[in-house]
Amino acid sequence: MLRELIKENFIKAVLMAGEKGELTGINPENIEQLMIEKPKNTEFGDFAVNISPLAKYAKIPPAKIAEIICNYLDLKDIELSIISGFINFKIKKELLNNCIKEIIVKNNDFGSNNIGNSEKVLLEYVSANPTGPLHIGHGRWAAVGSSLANLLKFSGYNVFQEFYINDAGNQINNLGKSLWIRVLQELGEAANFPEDEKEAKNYYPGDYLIEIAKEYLKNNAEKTAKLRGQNPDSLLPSEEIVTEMSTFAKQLILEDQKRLLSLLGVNFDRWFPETSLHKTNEIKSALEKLKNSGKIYEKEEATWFKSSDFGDDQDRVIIKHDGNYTYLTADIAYHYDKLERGFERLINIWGADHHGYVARIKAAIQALGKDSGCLEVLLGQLVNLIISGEQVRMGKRRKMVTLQELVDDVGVDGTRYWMIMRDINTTLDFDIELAKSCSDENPVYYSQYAHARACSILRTAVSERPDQENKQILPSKVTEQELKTLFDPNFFDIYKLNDLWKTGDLKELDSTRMLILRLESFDDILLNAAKSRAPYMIARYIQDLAKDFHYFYTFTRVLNVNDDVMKARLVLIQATKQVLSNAFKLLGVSAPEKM
RNA sequence: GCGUCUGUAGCUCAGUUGGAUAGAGUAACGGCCUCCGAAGCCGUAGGUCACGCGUUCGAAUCGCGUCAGGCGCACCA
Repeated sequence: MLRELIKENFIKAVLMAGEKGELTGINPENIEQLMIEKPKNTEFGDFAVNISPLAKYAKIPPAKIAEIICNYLDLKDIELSIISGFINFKIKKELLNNCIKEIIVKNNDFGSNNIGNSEKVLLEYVSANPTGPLHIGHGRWAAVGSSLANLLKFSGYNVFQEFYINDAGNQINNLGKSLWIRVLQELGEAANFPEDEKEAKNYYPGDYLIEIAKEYLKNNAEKTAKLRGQNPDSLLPSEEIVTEMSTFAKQLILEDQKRLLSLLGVNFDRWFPETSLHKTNEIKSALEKLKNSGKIYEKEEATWFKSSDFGDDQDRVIIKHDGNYTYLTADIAYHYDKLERGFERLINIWGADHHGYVARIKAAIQALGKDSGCLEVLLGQLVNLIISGEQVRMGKRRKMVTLQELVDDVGVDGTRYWMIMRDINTTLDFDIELAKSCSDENPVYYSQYAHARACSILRTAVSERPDQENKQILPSKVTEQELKTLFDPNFFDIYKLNDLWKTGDLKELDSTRMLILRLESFDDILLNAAKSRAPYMIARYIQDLAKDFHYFYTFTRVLNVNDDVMKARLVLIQATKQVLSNAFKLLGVSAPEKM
């Protein structure tokens, strides 16, 4: 909030100086580029603006410009100083107190903003195939996606979360064929997956289908026998069998995915099956629209979309020579459907392996007469699994670690935090032993510990305590009621916070200032994170805040000081707890009271 | 070959969109608990920001090129 405050005032001051003719040649765009930064050396101040870039517009020395601007700045409770081309801002204690007050008053809403302005956003993520259990890569998109949804909601967007179920196409047939083999195996027959490598690619040999086969046979023994009788070749099952098998398998797999995501705190507003697009003729009508655009042509017994007219590097087939649609065709219809439903912005989180797809979907949106700028695709790099210090290659059809196994090992909090804490533009090295370790090498615990510690102090403040020397029970430092009143916005007395500064101890003053300035910057961090669609910034902030709090804790006693100082510091503890809790909530990670 | 992401301390990563002496965590070394949680804190050490050229008052950040790695480049999904 302080950064915004300073920025607004700064711009106003420059414009006023311009009007008075004291500063010429500077227009608003020049100032917009100026950043309110944090000085590396805190001696200078808490915030700073570099004036040098303005010199080339104003054609007078930076020091002179700074002086002029300072004369027009109207900032209460902020000290100004000019040092080598910088205007430095030092926040006075009255304003710091006010920051604490704002946190207490805004409570669960502290940090929120309204850059979204109620824009209707459809956020699509995970969208895994229902052909097998979710793996670790899906976990990254699940965690990042749901946390981004929280962040965007907190920033005033109207967010709708959707999971697109790829439940059509060859892969589903392959799933059916694979389950059939597992069913036959369960019946004691010599059925097996093909040896030939090329053929084997059309099957899912994972163990999970064994369980599903058992489940199927529980209720369908007779039906199986009948189907078996008509189809002697286990590798060439009838269409009826494939449909029966795939329908059963995909339903169970989907249920399992839903259960796991829900366990992870990932909740979709809608699960959108690809098959529904086929059933409702939506693909056909989207194709009609495309045809009207004149960007469709026939070649080599197939139908093509001239996507190269819209920036794609080549044209794409949308109806194959056998009359079936490609995956792209359904996806075009899906995105058209999203827009038809009135969403103004579409955000997709895709794995980097799909990046070739972005241009085609954007091309299609344009051909359908919409603005392709409404589609933002966040391409995330993949997850490398590190086991015993070695990279393990992940692959759909080879042995891999499932998301379920990871969650069993690392827990929900650990999984989410680790998946979120890195920029999605970088490949994530997930060291499974490190994340499992629950040790101090694990950043999750470091930050949660700060929250637990804050809670502990508040708990201790209202607890009776034994006195070692006199073997007596001493009363609590404050009563529950007093504490409640202390934090109640309606009774909040900002002047009591002046006691925060009644100390001659430099470490106490320093750690208190640092902590408040960090708390205060939360909304600024969130603004940036939301604009950049980057939840990892929140994880980073939490670690910084935890660091400042631990530092504060080490140098500043809260409970063993006089009552007024103690109460002022308890308010600061409460504010810290509040901000940590708000931040954790956005990540979907718990903020434990005890650990 | 083309597209794209990445390259910063031994390791894992930040770097506020071009600014003051490049920062955290972890690992290494040395310190700090009669007192609110030591799952913590302080200090020391650790760097050719992959490399080269350019843009300007100023570059880890922007442009071009080179090198290395990841991921794509289907009438698969």
